[in-house]
Amino acid sequence: MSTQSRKQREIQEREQRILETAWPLLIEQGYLGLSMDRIAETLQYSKGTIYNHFSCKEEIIIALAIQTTEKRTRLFERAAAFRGTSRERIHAIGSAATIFVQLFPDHFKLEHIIRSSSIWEKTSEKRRTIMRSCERRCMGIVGGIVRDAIAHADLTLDDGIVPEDLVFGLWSISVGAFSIITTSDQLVELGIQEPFETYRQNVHRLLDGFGWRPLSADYDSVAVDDRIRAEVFPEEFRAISA
Amino acid sequence: MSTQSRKQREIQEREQRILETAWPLLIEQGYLGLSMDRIAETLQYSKGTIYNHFSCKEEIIIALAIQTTEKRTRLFERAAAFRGTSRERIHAIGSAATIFVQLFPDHFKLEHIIRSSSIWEKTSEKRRTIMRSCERRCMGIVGGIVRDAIAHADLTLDDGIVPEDLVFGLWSISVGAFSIITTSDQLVELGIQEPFETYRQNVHRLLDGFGWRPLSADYDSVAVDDRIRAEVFPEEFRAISA
Amino acid sequence: MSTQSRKQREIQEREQRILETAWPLLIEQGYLGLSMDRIAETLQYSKGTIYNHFSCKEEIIIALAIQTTEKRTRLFERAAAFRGTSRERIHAIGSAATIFVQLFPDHFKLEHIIRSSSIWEKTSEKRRTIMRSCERRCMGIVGGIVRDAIAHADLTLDDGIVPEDLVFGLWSISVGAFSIITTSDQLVELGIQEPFETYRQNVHRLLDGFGWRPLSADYDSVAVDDRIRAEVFPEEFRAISA
Amino acid sequence: MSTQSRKQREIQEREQRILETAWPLLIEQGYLGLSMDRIAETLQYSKGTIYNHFSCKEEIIIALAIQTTEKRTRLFERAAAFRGTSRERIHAIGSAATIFVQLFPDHFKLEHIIRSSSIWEKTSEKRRTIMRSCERRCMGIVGGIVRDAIAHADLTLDDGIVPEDLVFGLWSISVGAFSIITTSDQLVELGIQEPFETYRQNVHRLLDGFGWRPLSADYDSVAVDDRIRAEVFPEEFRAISA
DNA sequence: CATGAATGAGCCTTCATTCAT
DNA sequence: TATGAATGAAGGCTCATTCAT
Repeated sequence: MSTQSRKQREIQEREQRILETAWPLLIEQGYLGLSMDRIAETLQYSKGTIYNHFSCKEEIIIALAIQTTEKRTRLFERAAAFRGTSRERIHAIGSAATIFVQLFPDHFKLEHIIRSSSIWEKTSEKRRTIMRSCERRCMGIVGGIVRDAIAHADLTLDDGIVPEDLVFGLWSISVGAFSIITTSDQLVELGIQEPFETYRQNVHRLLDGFGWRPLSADYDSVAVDDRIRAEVFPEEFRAISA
Repeated sequence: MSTQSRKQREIQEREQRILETAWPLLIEQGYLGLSMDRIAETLQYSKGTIYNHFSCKEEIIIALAIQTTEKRTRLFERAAAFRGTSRERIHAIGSAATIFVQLFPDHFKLEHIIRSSSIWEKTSEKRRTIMRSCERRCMGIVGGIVRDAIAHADLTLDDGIVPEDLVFGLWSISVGAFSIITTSDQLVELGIQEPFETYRQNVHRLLDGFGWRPLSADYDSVAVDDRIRAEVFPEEFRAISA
Repeated sequence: MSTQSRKQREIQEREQRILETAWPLLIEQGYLGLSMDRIAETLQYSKGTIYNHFSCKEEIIIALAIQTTEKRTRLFERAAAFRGTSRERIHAIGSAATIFVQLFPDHFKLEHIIRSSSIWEKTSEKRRTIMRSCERRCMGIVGGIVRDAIAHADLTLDDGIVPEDLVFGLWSISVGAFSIITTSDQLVELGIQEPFETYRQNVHRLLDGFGWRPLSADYDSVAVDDRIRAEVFPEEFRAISA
Repeated sequence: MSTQSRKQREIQEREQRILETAWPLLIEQGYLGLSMDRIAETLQYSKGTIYNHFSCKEEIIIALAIQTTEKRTRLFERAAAFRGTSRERIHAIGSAATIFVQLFPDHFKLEHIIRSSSIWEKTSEKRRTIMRSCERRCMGIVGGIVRDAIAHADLTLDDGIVPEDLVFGLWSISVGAFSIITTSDQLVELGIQEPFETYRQNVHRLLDGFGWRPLSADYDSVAVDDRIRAEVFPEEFRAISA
């Protein structure tokens, strides 16, 4: 049995190596830039070996998307488990979203590739199911906190404003900032010295704007932020800082 | 002479059709997804004809980038010419940026493609020059308004905050929101019914946050916005609304 | 009529310019290296204009071959008209052959191209006829001198030796030497400082070897050579020396 | 292991077939006439298969050049090892050169193609090295015999005459004769019945002319020639005669 | 299972030739 | 007659995928 599991482990490890090799190819050159030849050559495996793990190129792509999506789900789960008020918990979700964007700034590009090429149809039902369940899980988590906040009267929404607008706001600012940061090569020329700090300020104004109590002026948002970092995502913050 | 100009016009039109055909291929499939074969097949022209217009694939890509970049430059120029306070003029620039993102949500993807593949080197000096001059022009316009605002004491910045942070903020929120809008297919499921409205609210909080007077509470920002729409970008708003 | 002839002259001149442009393309890159596009581009004519002169690529090639072949015929005719003994006249033919090789070292390459590609069949009957008649003329000239020599008893041949062996010898040495000179880039490394002089010596030994009287030892071959240069090919020698 | 070697052998054989197919295309049509498509079509292999053997067209060309150059080197080595006087050994080299020209009359055309197109730069360093070492080896062999001859006082050179002139003479006559033989289709009409015999006579006069003792009149050059044929190149002469 | 040779569709680009103006 | 846009057949090369060993 130890032989079995060793073998299993080796297979897992190789699979991981394949995905790690594929990632930059896909991100930098798009769908057609990912080449089985290049993966095989880089890893010094034969092409047949690659095909023993993934039956086609599209399976590799979807596997990559599953990896990041799963990571995001874990982050959201851990954030939602943070002990505190609903404001603090959505704050933690915001942090999770931020961390996710920072850890995987290219995830959105990957999602776009999947949607724009006709990849989805070529993938196995098994992997498609995993992907969908991850997405549903994330929605459920955020939805749960929102319901909690309303139940605790922390959040009263103006007419026409739904809780998800906040989520969208966080998400939107994060994606936008990081998209520009990764894309533009003239931020410094434009006069942006510390894009991350500007980004953080925007986030706080947005949270207040939705009136989710306590407002950032009424509680030590920085302290909470520090607590979240320290208690929920210590490793991730270390990784990001490095 | 009318014969001449008819032929010329036909050529221009076909060039435009080529670019219009190339655009989605490039955006959806990336650099390697843009194929001269597919363009020719789609337009029912021979490949040779395509090459009579563009000497290589890269020239098509740079021509696309020039088109949107020129459009942006025109929008910025018109916005900067808006008669009003510096707040109103930067507001107009914000509107221009917003319009640009809405009209060409994929422009940033295109810029990324140009930068990540080695396209730049294969293009003609002529087109490279056009591209560069457009970029310089945009920077100069925004820089000019910022200098005006500071000179008129409309803008006083906290320590460590530079005027360009505002530009970055506007830009960031715009790009992010539109990136999500174009990418995600589950916004409605997430509960975002009107993403554009949420996006607009964020923009206003950001402008106030930088303290560029008069604050939105102290002037009728909606009215100004309407004036900008009506006076500066009537056609564009019609196009976006459609 | 002067209008007519001016027009005619212009046409002739353009035809000549086309051929001059085609020559290096054909010699350096072979049949497929000769491109109507490049000719048109180089001369700033439209492709249609080129086709008004030559109905296809092959016609240009054959026209080039006709040009050099006609030049050779003229040289042979002038050599054969040299006043002197048969030895001196064949000497003059040798000089003509030498001059031809020096003036048109690439003629043989051109001939080879014509023979190896299926050019001949695509050319017009008119040009084919010109080509053939030139070749027959050359043969006739040399054959005539040989018959003269035998009639005058200047030449007595051993059994199995035919007069044409001499022609072949001259031709062979000339072609070989010039072929190496144009082809090899390591003659100096091989120790060959003055290939032309070595070549000339070989030629003289060959002529004596065939016993065509008077032998070079019995007459001032250098003086005759000088006379031929001065009286028959003054311009050509100037051109070669330059 | 026999499986291994069988596969290896098959690959070798196919490589050889590719080269054999490429040779006439290259010789008859030049650099641009050699087409991977045509090779693949002729051999009924897919284009990919050809590319598994040779990474580009240029590699095929250089491989062809290496093949003949290596053959020449072997011939020269065997000739230089002939037991006899320096005169006899250079005679053997002459025979080797002759044999080479007869076996590979198109080798010079190939060399010309390599030099006139920009092939050299696209080839692998490995093949370039092989090529260069072959050429150096040939030069060294001939240079060695020349030094021997001078050391043994078999060769005394007039002022201004260097030993290499002889080499050039042999080379020149060989190349020229064979060039004409392969190029011309009217040798018989010109009256040349046995071009090879004429060629041989010229060679002998040249050797004598340089005074390399013993002169051909003083030794039985025909017998030595026969000995070289029989002892050094029996197979080659059989092949040529066939 | 691992290997890597074979396949063939597809990509970018060139070019001889035609033809409407 | 001159022009030059349009055509489409190649050509060099890449790459996902298959399959015999």
